[in-house]
Amino acid sequence: MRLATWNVNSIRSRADRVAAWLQRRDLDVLALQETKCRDDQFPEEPFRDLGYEVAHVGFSQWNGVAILSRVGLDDVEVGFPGQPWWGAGGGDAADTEARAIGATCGGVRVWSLYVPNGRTLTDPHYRYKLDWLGALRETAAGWLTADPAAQIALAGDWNIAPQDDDVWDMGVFTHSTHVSGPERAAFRSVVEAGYSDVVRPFTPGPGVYTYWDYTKLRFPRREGMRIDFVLGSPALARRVTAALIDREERKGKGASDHAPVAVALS
DNA sequence: ATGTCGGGTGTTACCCGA
Repeated sequence: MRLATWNVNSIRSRADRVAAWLQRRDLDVLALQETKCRDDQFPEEPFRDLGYEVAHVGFSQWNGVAILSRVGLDDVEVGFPGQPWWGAGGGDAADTEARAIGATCGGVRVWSLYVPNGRTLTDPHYRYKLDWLGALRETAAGWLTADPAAQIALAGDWNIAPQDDDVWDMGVFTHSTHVSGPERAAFRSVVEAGYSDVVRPFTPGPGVYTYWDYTKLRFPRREGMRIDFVLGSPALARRVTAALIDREERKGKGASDHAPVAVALS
């Protein structure tokens, strides 16, 4: 089974590109982030034509997560238990953020996660990011307590660079989100709960990234960040036989600012 | 000049988020 995650930065502007990549890489399951549309706007046809089922949640033009699968798509869950909701309490759907969707695909519990950006270290969104990650850690730890043999993939855009080598120049990131101590501690706590980065062993750094800002010629200058991860439960991690970051998909006109990250399971 | 993209709208000029 082949599983991947990709922050596509609008599925409407990139559906054909994503469908072509699914075919080229022979993927069974794809977790998408930043679909940037409501459910009724999601272009399902190109994926259904290829044999994929689609589960999506999107409340507005922001955020939005989905799972595409051709090996079953069962027990779809919007949001994980305990997930904080930005804008909750008095807000309407337009200011609620769609950031997590789960489904069981071919025996694997797959979560497509779009961790809050945080914006700046002093923005309320930063506190929300840390709370969101703390709640994820608690819930995900509980899944393993309930079933230590569970096959779980926490896949998505984590908006955290866990190591200094995961950015091209730490000097650029002083007083920035994505590399701060609390964010890195939050990421580490999920790892310590039993979920390991199953991609890094196959894609060692330095200089290996999954995201390059559209501005400042970051991609041609090879100035990126490794912020997209597949964290696997112990039972899932044991099945991983290969992984790759498809840098080719960041090239050319019409590319997302993120590259897809793919994992092969035995 | 963020050497840029997406989305949106009180739309053909700006706004927001990343």
